[in-house]
Amino acid sequence: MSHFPCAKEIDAKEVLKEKGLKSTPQRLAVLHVLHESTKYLSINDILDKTKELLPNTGLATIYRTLDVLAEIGLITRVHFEDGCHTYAYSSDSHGHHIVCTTCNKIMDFAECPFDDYLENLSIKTGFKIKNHFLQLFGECNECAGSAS
Amino acid sequence: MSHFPCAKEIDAKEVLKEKGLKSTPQRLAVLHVLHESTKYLSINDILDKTKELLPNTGLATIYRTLDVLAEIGLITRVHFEDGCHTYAYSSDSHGHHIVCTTCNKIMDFAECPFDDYLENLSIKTGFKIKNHFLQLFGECNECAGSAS
DNA sequence: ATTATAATTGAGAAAGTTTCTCAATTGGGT
DNA sequence: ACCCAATTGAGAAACTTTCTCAATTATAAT
Ligand SMILES: [Zn+2]
Ligand SMILES: [Zn+2]
Ligand SMILES: [Zn+2]
Ligand SMILES: [Zn+2]
Repeated sequence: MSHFPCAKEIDAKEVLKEKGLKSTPQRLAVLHVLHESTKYLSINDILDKTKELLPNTGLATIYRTLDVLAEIGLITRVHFEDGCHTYAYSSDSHGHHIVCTTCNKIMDFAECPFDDYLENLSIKTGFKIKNHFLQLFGECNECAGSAS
Repeated sequence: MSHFPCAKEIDAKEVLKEKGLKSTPQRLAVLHVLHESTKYLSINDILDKTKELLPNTGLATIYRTLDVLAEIGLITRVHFEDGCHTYAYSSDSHGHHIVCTTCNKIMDFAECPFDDYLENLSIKTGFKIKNHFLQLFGECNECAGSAS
């Protein structure tokens, strides 16, 4: 468990302040938990890890906090093909995720392949594309290496 | 309500047979409902529309059927940024979806922009990328036109 | 066409997940 | 230090998904 709060959480205080939201220990702790983790965390995982920092944290607060943090762009919702709905830290506001289906590791990557592509698709489909959601699934180098 | 069963549902019978699964009226009806709809349908929407064809259909059957149809690639799970977990018809086994955030229309498109891109990212991240999940959100031409 | 068999279904119970309510607490401005 | 609106914890309520099991049914073999 690294230093708490770290630089990222200090940034978060600024963002929360800008939005007129309070920097509560719960919000910083949840953010810290997600920031520290490179793996998929279920809601209960997040609750448990948050409780290690703040033992009285309630489940409703986790839900509310995840909503708030996603709203202001500090985290991004992660969907899984099956059994979705959790969050992972997002180092960039335009962050996509790549997920290891063996060990559940998550890596986020900021570069986005769509800048040209979307223009064309927009013309073809008639949709004015405003947002996109991309996730890659695969096997990380550790898992690929250790596999028989 | 178009002709039922249509060509797609007849194809589906073949696919089900190949996999050793029965072509039940429920499975064909759910597929028909999704095939016919261009919009996001909630589980209950799917149940309601299926009941118009087969009044006794149970909710558990909807869940089971959606799993089966997704498993064999006839439909694709659709995630929404908020409140996810439903399905839409997929005309191609490698189908991505584009969703109108105003009217909930869904259009699927088979072309995929990743063929070159993934090779590079694979090298950079060390992930062996096996699958990807992409959805675009925007506004369809009708909605964009009627907006004030 | 009849029969046999395993797969599938409907109904409701059970389990699991998310949201709501409200009194108590607390962060942050003054 | 004080105030007040925002936030929280706890549990209830609402909602969603899965499970169970007896009854039904699609398919293949006769
Ligand atoms: Zn992108
Ligand atoms: Zn989802
Ligand atoms: Zn794709
Ligand atoms: Zn592709």
